Amino acid sequence: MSKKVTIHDLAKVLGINSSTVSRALNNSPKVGEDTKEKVWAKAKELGYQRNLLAANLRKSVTMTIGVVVPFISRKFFNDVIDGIERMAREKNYRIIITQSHDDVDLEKEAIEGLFMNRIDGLLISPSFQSETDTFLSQYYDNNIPVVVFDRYFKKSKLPRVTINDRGIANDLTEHVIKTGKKKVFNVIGNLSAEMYKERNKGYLEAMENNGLMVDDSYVKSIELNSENGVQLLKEILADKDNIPDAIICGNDVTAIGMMSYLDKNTDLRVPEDISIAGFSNEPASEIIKPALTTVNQHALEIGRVSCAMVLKMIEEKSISE
Amino acid sequence: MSKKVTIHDLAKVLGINSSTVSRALNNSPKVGEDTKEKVWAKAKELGYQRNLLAANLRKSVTMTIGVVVPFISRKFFNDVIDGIERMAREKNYRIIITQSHDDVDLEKEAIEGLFMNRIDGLLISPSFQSETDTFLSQYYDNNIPVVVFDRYFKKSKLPRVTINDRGIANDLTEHVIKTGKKKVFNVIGNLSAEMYKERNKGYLEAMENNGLMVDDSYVKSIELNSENGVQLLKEILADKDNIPDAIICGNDVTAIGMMSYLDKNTDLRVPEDISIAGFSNEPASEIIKPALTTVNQHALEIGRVSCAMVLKMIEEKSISE
DNA sequence: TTGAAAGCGCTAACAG
DNA sequence: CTGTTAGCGCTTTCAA
Repeated sequence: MSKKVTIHDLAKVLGINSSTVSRALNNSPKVGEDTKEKVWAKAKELGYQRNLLAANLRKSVTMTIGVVVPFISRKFFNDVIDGIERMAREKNYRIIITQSHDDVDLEKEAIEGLFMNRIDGLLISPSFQSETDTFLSQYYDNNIPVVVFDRYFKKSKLPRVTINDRGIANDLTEHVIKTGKKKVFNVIGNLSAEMYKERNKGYLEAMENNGLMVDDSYVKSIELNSENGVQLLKEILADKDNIPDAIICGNDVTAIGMMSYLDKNTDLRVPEDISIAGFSNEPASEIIKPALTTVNQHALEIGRVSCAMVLKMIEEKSISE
Repeated sequence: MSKKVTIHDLAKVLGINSSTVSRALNNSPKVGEDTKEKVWAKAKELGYQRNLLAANLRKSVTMTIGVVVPFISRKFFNDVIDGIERMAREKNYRIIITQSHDDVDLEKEAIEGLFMNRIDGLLISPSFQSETDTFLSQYYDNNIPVVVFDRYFKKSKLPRVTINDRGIANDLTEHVIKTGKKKVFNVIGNLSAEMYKERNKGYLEAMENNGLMVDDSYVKSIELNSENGVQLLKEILADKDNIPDAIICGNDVTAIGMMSYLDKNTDLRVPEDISIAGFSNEPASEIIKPALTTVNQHALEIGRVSCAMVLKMIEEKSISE
C-alpha cells in the first residue's frame, strides 16, 4: 500500500517548504497564484488527503458539533437533525450524530467520546432517565458550549431550546374538550421528567378551566410506546365504569397503537366513542384514518435555533480568548 | 476558563514522566499498581480529558468507522444502523453516522470528511444518482476498507452486502399472482440502479413463469415517494382500458401513498379491486389497513454482517503491515 | 518499572 | 511571498 502522502511529501517533490504547501492548500491569500496551482495539481496527482486529526490538534478547533438524540429515527428528532444540519452547513460546521437509545450509559459514553474527539460544541436531547445534569455541566462549566433541546432538566443552568409544553398541552386539551369530550384521560411519560410534568400541568389547567373534574385515574404515566399503550388501554377498558371518551397521548406511536387496537379488537369507534389525540408528528400520522389530532412541534425550527445557539456560544468563546 | 489538562500536567504534579502517565492511563501492564492509582486519582481530580485527536494522530488508528446512508430516518436504514452499532460496540469501535439525503454532492462531501478524519473503514449505502463507484474505489484501492450495503453498483470490485433483490421480487410477485391477480404492474425506482434492474428481472420472471403477458406499460420507473406514487396512480387510473388489478411498489411509502389515495378518492377497493404490495418495512406498514404485503429485508442482519466485514478487513490490514 | 527523546501531520508566529 | 522553527498532546521505541 502506498503510504499516505503528507504536505512534506508535496513540499519535497515541488522543492518548496511544507508551510508554503500548507498555506497553498488552505488557499491563503499570501501565497503566489502560480505556486498555489502547482501545489493543487501535485496534491491531486499524488492523491493527497488532508489529515484533519493533525490540523485540528494543532488548531485545537474541529469545526464539528456533536448531536445526541434518543433515537435518530423518530420523526421529531429526525426533523430537528435536518434543521441542525442545514444551519451547521451554512456556517461550515460538520456534525456528528449519535443516538443514546434513551439509555443513560450509552448516552454518557457517547458524550465522552464526542468530547474526547474535541467537538467544539454539543447539542443534546437528554435521555429521560438522566435526572441530573451534573454530567453535562461538567463540560459546560469548563466553557464548552452545550445546548439542550426538546427535553430538559428541572433547574439547570444549561441553555436550552424547547417548546412550550405546558401551553401546547393546554391547547391540545382545550381542542379535545371543544369537540364535546368531557372525560379526558392524559397518558404521559415518566412524570419525573420536566417535560411531562409541564404537559400535565397544561392538561390539568385546561380541564379545570372548563369545569371538568379530574380524578387521579385520569392521568396515566407509562413509558410511551405502542405496546405499553395497548397494554394500558386494555386495563382502561377493563374498568367498565370508568371509560374515558378521549385519551391524550404523549406521543404518536402510543396513540397509533391504541387506535389500531380499538379498531381491530373492540366495537368502540374512533373518534365517536373515544377520540385519541397525540403529540409529535410521527410519519404514520398523516396516513392513519381517522386522522390523528397532532401537534406540530416545529422540529426543524428547534434544530435551527439550537444549532445557531451553540454556534454563537462557540463564536463568543473564541473571541474572548 | 481552566486550560485543558494534559498528561504533562499530571506528570508534573505527580513528579513523574508523562510517558508513565500515558501508560498508566492506558492501563499498561508494565506500570506499578501504586503509580497507576495515583495517576487515575489525579486525573479525576484535575478533570483530565483524553485527547483522541492527539492519540489517534500518533497511532494513525481511530477505532472509528464511518456510516453513510441516504436517510437515517428510513426504517430500513435505521435498522441497519442498529445492527452496525451493536457489532461495532462488541469490537470497541465507534461509528459516525451521516446521511447523504440521496444527493451525490452531499454524499461526496460526507465521505471526504470522514476520511479526512481518518476513519478506519467505511460502510455505505450509496445514493442512487452516483452511477459509478470510482469515487469510492479511490479509497478502496488505497487499502482503506470500504463495504457497500443494500444498494450497489453494476460491476464493482467493492465488497458488498445486499439482499437477493431478484429472488425477493420474484417471490413477492409470485405471491401476488397466487392471490388471483393477473394484471400486475411493477413500480420501481431508477432503472439505472442495479437494485431495481434486479428487482424488475425477478418480477418479469415470475410473470413469465405464470404465463402472464407483460406489456411495456406494466413497468413504471419513478423516483419512489408518496407524491410521485399518487401522481403515477392518477395517470394509471386515467387510462381506463389498462387498469391493473395489482401494483407492486419499490418501497412502502409509495405503496401507502397509493393505498391512501385509492381509499379516499376512488371507489376501488383494496385489495379486492386492486392490491398493493410493497418492499421494505416502513413503520407505518404495520398499522395500515388493509395490511400491506411487505418484505422483510433483514435489515439488522445486513447491518451486523456489513460491519463485521469491514472490521475483518481492518483487522487483516493491520496484520499485514 | 520508569525516563528520555522522537515524531504523528499540521499550523502559526516570526523572520527574511 | 516563502522559509525556519516550534509545538498541539499523545504514544512508543530505546535505554536505564
